[in-house]
Amino acid sequence: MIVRASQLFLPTLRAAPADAEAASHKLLVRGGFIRQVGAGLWTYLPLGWRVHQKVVQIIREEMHAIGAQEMLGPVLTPAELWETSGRIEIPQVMKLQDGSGRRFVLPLSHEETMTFHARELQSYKQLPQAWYHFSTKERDEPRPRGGLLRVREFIMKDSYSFDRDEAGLDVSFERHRQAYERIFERCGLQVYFVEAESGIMGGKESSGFLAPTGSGENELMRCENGDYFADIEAARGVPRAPEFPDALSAPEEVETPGVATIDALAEFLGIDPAATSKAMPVVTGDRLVLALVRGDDRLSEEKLMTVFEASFRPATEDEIRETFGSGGGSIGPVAVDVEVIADEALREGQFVAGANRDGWHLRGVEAGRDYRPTFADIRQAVEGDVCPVCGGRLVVGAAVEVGHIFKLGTFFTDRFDANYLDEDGRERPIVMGSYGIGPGRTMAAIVEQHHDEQGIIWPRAVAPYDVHVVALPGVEEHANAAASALDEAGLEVLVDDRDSRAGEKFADADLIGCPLRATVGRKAAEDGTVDLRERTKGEDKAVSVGELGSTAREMLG
RNA sequence: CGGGACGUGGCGCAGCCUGGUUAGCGCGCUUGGCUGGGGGCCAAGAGGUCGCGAGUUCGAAUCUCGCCGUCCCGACCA
Repeated sequence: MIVRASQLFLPTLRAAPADAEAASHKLLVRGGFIRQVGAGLWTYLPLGWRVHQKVVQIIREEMHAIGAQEMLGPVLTPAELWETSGRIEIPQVMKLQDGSGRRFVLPLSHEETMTFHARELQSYKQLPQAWYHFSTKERDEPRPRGGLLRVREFIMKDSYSFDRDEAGLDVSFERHRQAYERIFERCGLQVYFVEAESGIMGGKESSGFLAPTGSGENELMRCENGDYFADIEAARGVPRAPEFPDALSAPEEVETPGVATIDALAEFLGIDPAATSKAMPVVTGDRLVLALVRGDDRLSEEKLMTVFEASFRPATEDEIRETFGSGGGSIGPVAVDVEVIADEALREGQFVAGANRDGWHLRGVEAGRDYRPTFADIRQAVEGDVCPVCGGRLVVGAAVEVGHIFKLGTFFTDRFDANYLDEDGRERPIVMGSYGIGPGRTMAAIVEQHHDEQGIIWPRAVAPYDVHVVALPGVEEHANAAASALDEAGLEVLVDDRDSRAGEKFADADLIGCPLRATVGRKAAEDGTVDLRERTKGEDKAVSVGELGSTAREMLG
């Protein structure tokens, strides 16, 4: 296949958009791959769509390889489906009405639609099933950013598995995990499979594929020794040990006038902030719960939501006073009738805590002896924590979530009455998993990982073309001959036959980032050779037109 | 949703504070010429309801109010 740049809509730009931050945003716009239509709304131009479709095809092949069946659901769905699942309450859901007032939802994923169809699965003999589609998703993102990294509309490959039980789900889940690993591998994308926090929806297990990048929405926590990876929201870092003062046989009140913050408290008492505790009263449902973390830690809202399997809000000043008898800066877990969830870091040792008396604290407070908490990991991990696997140091870096897979269990099938009959004629709920991957985001992540100062360096599997032929003026016939030779060797060829200067063409070729460049110039007319160069290398290799096809194929590997 | 900024030919910007002829500049584009292996040069052109709507004024890109849009920080995030 040969495509001529003179006839292509390929608007390259010399300068990146002023507001672009991320490398992928700048380069994809400059290279003429994508253009913005509105906030978080993008058009894929011809080159960008080619790349997108290559990623799509890789995904399709790997889905096929695990026996998943491709289909296609609608982008307009009745609001009733979303009322059944309850997800209509999610703020990001896009809602609209038709001319006669019927209410619809533009799906952010298709669990409802697919579960709706799963009601036609009636017997254990029909299970397991795995269905998938590529379809447009809409999300009312409060703040799109970073080009394709975070958008309001995008194409997602989402698949759904339907099994008779948890054991079957485990198998489907593992198949998808492996398929995803192969997909990213084929795309040349480095990813880590990490635990993610499932949050409000209370899925049993939720895992993400994070691609480490220069900029991204997520934070990847990893051990310097390379044996632990996690999304920071779910990371189980071990905090450093505090320097405790001498232990006390019972808590002792100490007057702390005007001390409202942990730093002020630690300084006033002359102790390590890590030897204090921080009390955060929250309300979930109709319960008031005291969440307790170490003074130098931050509460992880996601982890706490997972503990509650529900969202929560901070308690109001009135609720605090009613329960604790003192203001927000002086409350603690001792001698008060309240449910306490304490972070694991508070299990051992004695800490300073609020005395539930304005202007006073308690020192020597010990969990188990002075109050009876439920322990849970509810602290936000931070860089410098100790690796839970090997004891090494944990570091944090930006990452893009390119895939997310869930064990949903019967969350949706219960609500939709999607049941089947087992061998004994008993009705059971279908057990479900869902698996999402964003080709556009994957494409952006590839650019984040594969570029230099000049432009993109596409891995061959996703490159818009295999070879970029730079045709210099006056040698049109030679350029055509070279392009034909490459085409006949089965390669995809982009010929820059525009009437531009050499420098401009080279700069565009570097920017666009095809893996091979063939320069056809004066030498072609003189001795019949073309200069081949890999995008990753700075050297030309003179090749005769006769050997062009085979040499190019070799260099592409 | 809270805070901040911006909106002027296709792109990037100046002009606005201190209202006043035909609203400028760079890139790109068109035509002609010189060039021709890393964004070259000369000349002549085309292209703008100054985001939208009200208002103030003899007069508004410029001042006031409202709306819309976009971006940044935060909150949020199946």
